[in-house]
Amino acid sequence: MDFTFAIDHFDRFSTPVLSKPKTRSFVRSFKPGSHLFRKGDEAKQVFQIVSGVLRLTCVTENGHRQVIAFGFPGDTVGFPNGTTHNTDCDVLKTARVIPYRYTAFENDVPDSAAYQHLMQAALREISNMQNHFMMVGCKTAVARVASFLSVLTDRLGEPLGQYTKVTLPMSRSDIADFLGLTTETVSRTITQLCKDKLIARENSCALVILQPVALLALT
Amino acid sequence: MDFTFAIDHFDRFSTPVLSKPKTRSFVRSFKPGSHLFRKGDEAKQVFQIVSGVLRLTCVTENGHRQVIAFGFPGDTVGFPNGTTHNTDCDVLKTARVIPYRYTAFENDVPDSAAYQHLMQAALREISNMQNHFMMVGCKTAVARVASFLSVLTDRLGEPLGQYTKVTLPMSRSDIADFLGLTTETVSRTITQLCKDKLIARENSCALVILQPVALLALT
DNA sequence: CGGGACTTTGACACCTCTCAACTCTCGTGG
DNA sequence: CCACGAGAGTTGAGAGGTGTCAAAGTCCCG
Repeated sequence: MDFTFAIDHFDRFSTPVLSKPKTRSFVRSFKPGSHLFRKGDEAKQVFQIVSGVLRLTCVTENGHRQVIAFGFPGDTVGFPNGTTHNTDCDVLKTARVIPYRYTAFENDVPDSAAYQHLMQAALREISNMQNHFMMVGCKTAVARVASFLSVLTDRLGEPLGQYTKVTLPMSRSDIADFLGLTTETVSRTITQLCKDKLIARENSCALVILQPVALLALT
Repeated sequence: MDFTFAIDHFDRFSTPVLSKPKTRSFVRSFKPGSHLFRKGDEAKQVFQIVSGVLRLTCVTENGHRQVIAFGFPGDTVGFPNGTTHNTDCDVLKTARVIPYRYTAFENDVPDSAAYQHLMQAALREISNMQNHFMMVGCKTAVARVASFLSVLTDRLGEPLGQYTKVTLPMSRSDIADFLGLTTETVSRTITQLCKDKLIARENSCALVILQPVALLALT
């Protein structure tokens, strides 16, 4: 009944977020479309994202898909529910990740730094999800999309002149399933934001944030 | 920029979930309406809920309130974002909780069991939140309310003859802010479920689940 | 050039939000 | 003991927003 999943220590110790190991032996690369793990898989490791974008999804028996989270550089994904993963995790944009393996609890002294690292990653994950709730808690589509774009601006924004450019690594369908909307509504909302001059469309996946504060104010 | 919040060890060690300490000195009791912590408070401890119900809320600057989670017996709440809490936590139903205090990192050997306990609580929290996403990801009000009631049946249900009775510890407004709906829609939806004979109303806060499987199927 | 997947746009029905009135419960005070 | 008022919950009517279905447009790649 009470699962006894034990998190003992990392394989590697004291690896600060975004550090670059001298050797690349511990960094694995995944191409778009590939899976890091699937729902039901035994949870053996978590992944710290160095670069790229991941997607965590959950599908119910009746076919409804929910995008639980996107994984951006700096995030750590793969925290299990008990001994198995309860989401699928696949790659949207070629990702380099550092896997940290769980090992069975063996009564040896664990490494504090590794624990802290793992715990902090879990706390960040919780914090991200709370942020996600604030998005889907918004009752209008513009508010949800606006707050989503605001987050993406912070996480993926690249300077472009005086503005910030965001290249969306995910499809409209992904955004819709993340925000609890339909693809049509997401598309219409983005069009509306363009008409209002809050953002501009370079192409379907490249947006320029013209008025970040006004965008955030819609939330 | 990068917060260095350190979680070192619990004050108390090896307290399994739902264990009953010989002395009650470590169990604190909170009355309805009181706060365990508020947004912005320094995060010094997490709380394992022995009995009662808690509510975690987040209010934006524009006045919109989001209920992030409800805390039921067995849950642990209070995981911080960095060094401070990013939600308010108050009591809906008289709660007995076991506080676990964080202490600053001091290079001494941490207790593995305590770490595991804390980490497992965090993983449970993540799992609960993923569950929450499946609810609010539902596009119709009936689906959201139905899945919400299903969860409550599991967590708070009491047998009543051949059926299960659920006494809602939270207001309609809380449910609405949890599911991203309005109080009116929640009320109407519950009325609809009653008409469909899936549930029955004993009074405004006591429901009887007549057809749990049919209820879950609406999700 | 052509096919396929994704995105955008349009029209319409339905659902949910908004505003409002009413009911119910409960505690207070006459 | 009853009247009253406050707060929460329920119900109703109407407007607006979002889902659904359909079609056209765009982009990429063979």
